[in-house]
Amino acid sequence: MLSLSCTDTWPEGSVALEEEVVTAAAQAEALDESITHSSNSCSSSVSLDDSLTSLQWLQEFSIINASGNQQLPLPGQNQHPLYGHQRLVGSEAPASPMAADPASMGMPHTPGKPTAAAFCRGPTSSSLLGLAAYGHCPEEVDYKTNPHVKPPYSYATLICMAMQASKKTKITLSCIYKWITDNFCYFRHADPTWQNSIRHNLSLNKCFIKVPRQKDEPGKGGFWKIDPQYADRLLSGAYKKRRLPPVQINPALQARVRPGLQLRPTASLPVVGGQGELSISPESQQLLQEFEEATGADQNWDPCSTEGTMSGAWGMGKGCGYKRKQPVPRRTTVVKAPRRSSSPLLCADEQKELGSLKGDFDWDALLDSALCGELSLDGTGQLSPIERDEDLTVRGRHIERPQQWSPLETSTETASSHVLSETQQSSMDFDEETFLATAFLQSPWPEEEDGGQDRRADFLCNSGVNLEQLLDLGDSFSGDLSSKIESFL
DNA sequence: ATATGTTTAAGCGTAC
DNA sequence: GTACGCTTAAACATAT
Repeated sequence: MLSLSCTDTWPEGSVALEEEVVTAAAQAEALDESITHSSNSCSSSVSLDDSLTSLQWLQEFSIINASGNQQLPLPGQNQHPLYGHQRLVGSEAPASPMAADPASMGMPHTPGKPTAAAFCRGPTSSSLLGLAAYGHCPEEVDYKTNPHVKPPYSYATLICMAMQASKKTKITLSCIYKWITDNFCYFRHADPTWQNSIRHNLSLNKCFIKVPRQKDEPGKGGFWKIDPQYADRLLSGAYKKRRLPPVQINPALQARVRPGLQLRPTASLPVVGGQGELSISPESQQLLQEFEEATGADQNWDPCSTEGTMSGAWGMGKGCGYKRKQPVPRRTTVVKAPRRSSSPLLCADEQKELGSLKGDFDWDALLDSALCGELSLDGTGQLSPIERDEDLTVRGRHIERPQQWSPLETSTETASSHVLSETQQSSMDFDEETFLATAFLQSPWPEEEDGGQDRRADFLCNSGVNLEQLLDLGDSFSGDLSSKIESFL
């Protein structure tokens, strides 16, 4: 078993925040009565939570809900579609991965090497069409507890997920390991060679930058972060999606998979703990289809696509390519020159420095407004609630989105420091997906240590909502919200 | 010894 | 067919 320790520090969720989430959840439910929600969102048990089936998670990607910070996943809460839509409330801590690990409860611990693993389309909504396309994906794959199915994410994606979940600008290798093993049961039992692949990815993938440890910093190895240079490049459209091969079930494991798995007439999504199956109403499916069509997702959309979109946000992924295979000369060492950037992945010092630019902006007021659905401008420039339909419009349909943002962008990036280039503008299609695909990339970090300090900033840093987004939101409504907000700065 | 990091090599699938 | 993206394996070096 891995012996991992995080030498980095992590923010910490708090009970208070969790309570806020409950409130926000109730508000979210009130948003859409047409979509059935679990009326028991406060239940500590894993509910089937129709909120997911009803694509509430999709709604949560919307600007308005994103602005309603508490609705977004917080440390200690599993709302990542990867794990279903579990909503933890009160003081209940997220279930221990190991506690929920079937493989830890009598199942064999030898699922084999990653290579032999089964692939399945990810449980994101967009995977639904993938399900339909391939038609042989298990009805529910809970990667957090299912030790047999290899997550359909590339290692680079996993690394990025870990980085995203860490809420830090840099992350240690051991923390990447830990996050992966904590969140993907498969890797807890797989041959540890996957760690080699992780390291290989970090070293070879141009998107990852090594941040050497300070001389006086104890611990092994350095830190890793994402190279914003490639984020920019990707945002300019230099990325491509790639299909995953059809679902492959490891023959060695196939027998252990519940027999009789069938795709239900209504697509299903995994639920944390695998305690239930989620069905999507025809209405929601229609909505989903519209969404996926609008975002370019099609039957080939899969987590790899998500990956591609994440590339845009985080500067990783397939579009980035590896630091490798230059035809000549054979040995080409990529020098990772340290660079100053306005990256979302700023180092602590950089963030601190930029943080001073934040001024006395009233985050609480703004966020409260956002939570109440007020961050919208009507034709007169007055704040007004955003209609639900607007939340789900993409490319002119249903989702209003910021012009340019990355889920990793920090609140410490000032709007003034963010100039939207034309190429970036032209990458809106991509960015939309980036936004949608990464907004749910949240996961608890058991070793978070930040004590919940600067929770607002954390939220703005990590939930996919930041000042820029808010400003851009204002822009997207042709109002003058930007100036209104900037006036606070 | 172990963890971390780099590099090379090969194979496979996909996109062009 | 070729280039690319990704994975896996392995060797090796360095740091703790």
